Amino acid sequence: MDRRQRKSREAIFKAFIALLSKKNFSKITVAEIIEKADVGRATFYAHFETKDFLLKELCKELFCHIFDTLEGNSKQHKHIFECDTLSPVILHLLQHLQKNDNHILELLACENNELFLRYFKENLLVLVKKQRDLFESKKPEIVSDDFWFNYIVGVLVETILWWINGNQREDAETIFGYFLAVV
Amino acid sequence: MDRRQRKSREAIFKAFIALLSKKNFSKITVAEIIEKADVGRATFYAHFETKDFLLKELCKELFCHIFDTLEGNSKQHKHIFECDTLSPVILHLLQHLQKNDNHILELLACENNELFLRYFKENLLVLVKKQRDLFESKKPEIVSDDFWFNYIVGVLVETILWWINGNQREDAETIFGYFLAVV
DNA sequence: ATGTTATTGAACGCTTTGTTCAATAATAGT
DNA sequence: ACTATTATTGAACAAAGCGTTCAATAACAT
Repeated sequence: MDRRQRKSREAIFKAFIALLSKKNFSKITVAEIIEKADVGRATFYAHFETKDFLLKELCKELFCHIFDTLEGNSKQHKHIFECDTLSPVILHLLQHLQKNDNHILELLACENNELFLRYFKENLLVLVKKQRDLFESKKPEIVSDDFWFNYIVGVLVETILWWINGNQREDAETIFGYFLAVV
Repeated sequence: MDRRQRKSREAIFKAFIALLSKKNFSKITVAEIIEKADVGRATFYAHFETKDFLLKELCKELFCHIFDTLEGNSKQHKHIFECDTLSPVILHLLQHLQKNDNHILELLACENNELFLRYFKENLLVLVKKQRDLFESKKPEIVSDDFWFNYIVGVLVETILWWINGNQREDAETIFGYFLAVV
């Protein structure tokens, strides 16, 4: 990809993230974004059809990265791939978040978090379903599989949100302990 | 309140709800609302400062009603007030939802649900904290009170969302059973 | 060095917003 | 029934934001 394209694209993303953590998505104007990113108006529209598409691209970028590494498609995290239990994967996810890769934390904590939670949950559900055997033992008999997986994901996300909104006084291991304690 | 005011206000709310269940909040224009409500533009702005305020007022209206009745401030639901356990209150909440009072279900299921979930959770948290004793017995020792209450509310909301999005094939009692099974 | 591709900024038409105002209609109090 | 009050209306308005266009310029690849 052309260096100019990369630069523009990154500048726009960066400006967008900065704005998202400060104000509501619907209040952010294209004018603000391009001013902060220091690119021309036409450039913005050359990269992204609309503001909504920018958001979708950002989501893809953020979550593809984090879930790819979690599933071991990255060289840095090969060891996770070798794990045969879900728990270490989740713990690693929490540790990732603690390091605040890609500003994903700010985005999950800010008032726009619904925008990202949807993607986050979708990806988590896939992750959990891949490892379904691990949680099935704890499943109460009366609830359906579908309900059970949604429950797991729901608790995980709620746990993470509680953690973030409390300014992360606890470390990833503690939070992981909380998660296990309730599930 | 002036009958004219009431009529206009209701017409606007009704039109707004209908639109919300069909398209995203951000895509709804004031022009659409007043056309559907069949009121003048100036009337709309006489009632609501902006579209955002309309949304807030709607939330208030919806949740004040449902939580007031749940806490027994309404004559129809005096019996709930007499309950000394949280469980019946939650079961009643679910039954309320099943009857789909105030279109609250459509709104919790539609793509705008984040707008309502926030209020819903806030109110639920108050409800749960009022009855804190009932759940404290099941609380694992290592987790904090604050985390625990958030967990309860989170599970309840996730359960309800799962229920709604599956088109409510199950009845309120079954769902309540699911909730108890996992908590 | 040359052809290709991205950026730029200004200008444009269009939609939406929120306000204003005077005319009209509905309401409440007496 | 009369009157004063209050709500509704529709049209018109400025301001802001959107998304597009275009020709000039700069950066890139080979």
